[in-house]
Amino acid sequence: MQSRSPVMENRSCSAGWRQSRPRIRALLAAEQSPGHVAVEGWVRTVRHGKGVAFLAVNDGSCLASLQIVVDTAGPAGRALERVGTGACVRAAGRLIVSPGSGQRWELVADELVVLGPVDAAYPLQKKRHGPEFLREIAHLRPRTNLFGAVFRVRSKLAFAVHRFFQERGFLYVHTPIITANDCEGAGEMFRVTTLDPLRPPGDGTQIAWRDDFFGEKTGLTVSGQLEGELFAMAFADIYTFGPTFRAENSNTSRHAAEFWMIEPEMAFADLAADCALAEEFFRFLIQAVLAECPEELGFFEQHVAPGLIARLEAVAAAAFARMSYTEAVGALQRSGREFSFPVQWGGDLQSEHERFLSEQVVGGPLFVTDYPAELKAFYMRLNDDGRTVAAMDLLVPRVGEIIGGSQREERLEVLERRMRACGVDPAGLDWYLDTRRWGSCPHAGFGLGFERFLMYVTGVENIRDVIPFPRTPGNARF
RNA sequence: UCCCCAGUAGCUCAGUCGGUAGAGCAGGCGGCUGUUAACCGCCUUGUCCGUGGUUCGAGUCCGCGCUGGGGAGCCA
Repeated sequence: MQSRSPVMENRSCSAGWRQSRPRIRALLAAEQSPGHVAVEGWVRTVRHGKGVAFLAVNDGSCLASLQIVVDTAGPAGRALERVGTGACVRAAGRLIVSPGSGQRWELVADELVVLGPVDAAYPLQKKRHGPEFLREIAHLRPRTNLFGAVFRVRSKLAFAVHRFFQERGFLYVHTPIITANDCEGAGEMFRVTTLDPLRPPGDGTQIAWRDDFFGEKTGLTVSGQLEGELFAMAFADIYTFGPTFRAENSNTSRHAAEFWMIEPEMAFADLAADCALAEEFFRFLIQAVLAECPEELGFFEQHVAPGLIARLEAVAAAAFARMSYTEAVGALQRSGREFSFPVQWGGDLQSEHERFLSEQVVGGPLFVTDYPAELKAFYMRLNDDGRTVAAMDLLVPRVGEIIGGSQREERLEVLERRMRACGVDPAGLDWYLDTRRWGSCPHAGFGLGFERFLMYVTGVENIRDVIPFPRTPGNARF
């Protein structure tokens, strides 16, 4: 074995970023042996013998680990005593067809370097851990099978989101993270300020926000929709994909204070077109994950959600159901089912109602459209009946509401009337109203919660387990 | 924020009627083996979430608090 200088030791980082470091995913998929290779990764398990030891090394490129075979008496054997579960190692040797069963390829090491040792306190073991425990060590959980699979799927799907819209000519727009709109009714905002909380300017009873950094009260965005609409009325088809913040004190498995939302907006589109886009988008993403992440889905199928793959394939093949709010209320009333909350026209659909509709009545994704105007936000277009708006929610089994959208009210007078009815001061949104004043057009859009989609597609039941470092009430660690 | 449940070794969990704490895994040592969450033997490990109370005696019963989970509301 050749000796290496310290510079050579790190050559994969400094000169030619991957020349000496094939990913384990590529090695395991090799048709023919590439011969002598070096891999770097983290040890999942060690099986010691007298003459030979086996390391399972994972580099995050795929679910499977590469088996490293080490002759305990050979040159690589000296490092073995420092190798435990969790250690970071580099191993070099020949990639050969494994004589053992359980893997096609294995690496017979002639060199083994412990880059980062571990001690007995390393919390991850080769046995299964519960998700609650792993959440407490969110800095280490990406090294597990489950979270490795989740975050590879997350990455693939994030890219697929862009591919979907870019292929269809949508413009990607970065709407502001810091904003002064707090009147969208979407949720409580986090305050953004540089004022000293102990000595704020003002007369002692009111804070003088004009002395704050932006000269007015600002917060983190709860939605990029209003700005997205402005861009749709210039670029026709646009989308946003970015972080969104809600300061709601929500303690559930499907709410986070910081999450990623995708918000397309289309000019010259009505509610039917909006639903059609949502359905095509949803199906595109499911087909993408089926095609690109089969190993990960297999893992979720086996360890997280039996039946997942068949469910996804069915959803990818079938048309989504559509039902107006009025029809949904009728279906619930006819069901004869006892609900803890009564069903009546004009009332909000409760979680139990939504779940019953998507899980029992339809057995899959379901658009509910045309809700009573009093239940929805001011910007949703008033229908001709005068009492419903062109809104839609996409409900899916287990997760619930995953998309919320609407055709927007493009008529200036109607919009102003709706704003006043909803208690929103039109003066604060003069720039938004300007688009209705000059060159207004019919348009529609929706918001998809990216994490909720990940929950649906992975079967993971808690939103905290599909975000790298979740932010929820009382928790901003890491 | 509301309702319900839980908190015991590094992890997963058992602990009877209130009587002074255990198993598997992990870790250590030894053995064996081209192993596959290897296996076999031996060994180590405790603020029983915190706090106050009831009791001769509390992991166990009661109050309060903290943390986590499930559900509800809000919503994506």
